Amino acid sequence: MVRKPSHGDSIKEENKERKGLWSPEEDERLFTQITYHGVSTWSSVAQLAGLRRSGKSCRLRWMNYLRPDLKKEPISKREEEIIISLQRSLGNRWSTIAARMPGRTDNEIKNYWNSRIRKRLSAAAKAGAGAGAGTEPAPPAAEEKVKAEPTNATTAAAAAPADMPIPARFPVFACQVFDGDVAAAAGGGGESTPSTTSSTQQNSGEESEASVGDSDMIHFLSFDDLDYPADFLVDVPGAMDAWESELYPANSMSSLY
DNA sequence: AAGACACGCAACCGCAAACAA
DNA sequence: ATTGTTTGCGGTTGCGTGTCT
Repeated sequence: MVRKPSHGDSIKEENKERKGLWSPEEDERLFTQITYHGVSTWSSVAQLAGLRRSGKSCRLRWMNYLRPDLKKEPISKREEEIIISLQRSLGNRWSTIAARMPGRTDNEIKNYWNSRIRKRLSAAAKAGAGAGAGTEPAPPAAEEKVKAEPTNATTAAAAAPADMPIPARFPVFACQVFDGDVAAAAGGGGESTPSTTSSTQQNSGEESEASVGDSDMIHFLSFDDLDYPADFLVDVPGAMDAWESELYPANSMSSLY
């Protein structure tokens, strides 16, 4: 259900800032500008591209629509499970959730949640009222307004030279923790089923290992390789810090391009 | 056929954090 | 320390399209 663009529906004056839907010409200009010259500041992007748009609007358009790494297909069942799971543990921190879902935007996830999942879950909760077993997502544990730490994508983008095209969003990985304190901290409790967590990593498709602490070993797998229900997703901050520092040594962006 | 309604998506708004001058 | 600017985020709104009556 994509509405047809009614271009320039709110142009007030010829030299006033433009609002409303983006025309294909505007998209083309913005895409070309960013692809070939990168982003220094978004307001300069708007200027250099000859767009009568705010920098904010340009950023939004790029992030939500023009970025080449965005998935065009509808959100899958599997992705929906991941969204539900992450929302349960993170609350409405859509950008954090999106950072863990390659090719998906915070806006897309937020829309999907508001228009489908939330409705469905509350309907299910009503239908199953009394049956307990909270189908309705528990009030997010992270309900308190904790500002999300910068994601890999944002830190990487911030570190990138201005004339460099914005890197693709990093694919999501899940990891399986074997033994040690990390598994305990993750609530996995050292059972035979590895606990899983998620983070981001660039070189998708590869299975790899990263050491956490002295004795904990983590297997990193793409979500496609993961057979456990999304309910098992948990965060293991220490583990991911170790992984990220290994992947992205300071001042080195070479692995991202 | 036409109007009412529901739905989904794109984009805007306001706020706060980060940063620079 | 202060002020101004930019960026990023979550909430909300507007509107096109599909479905129902």
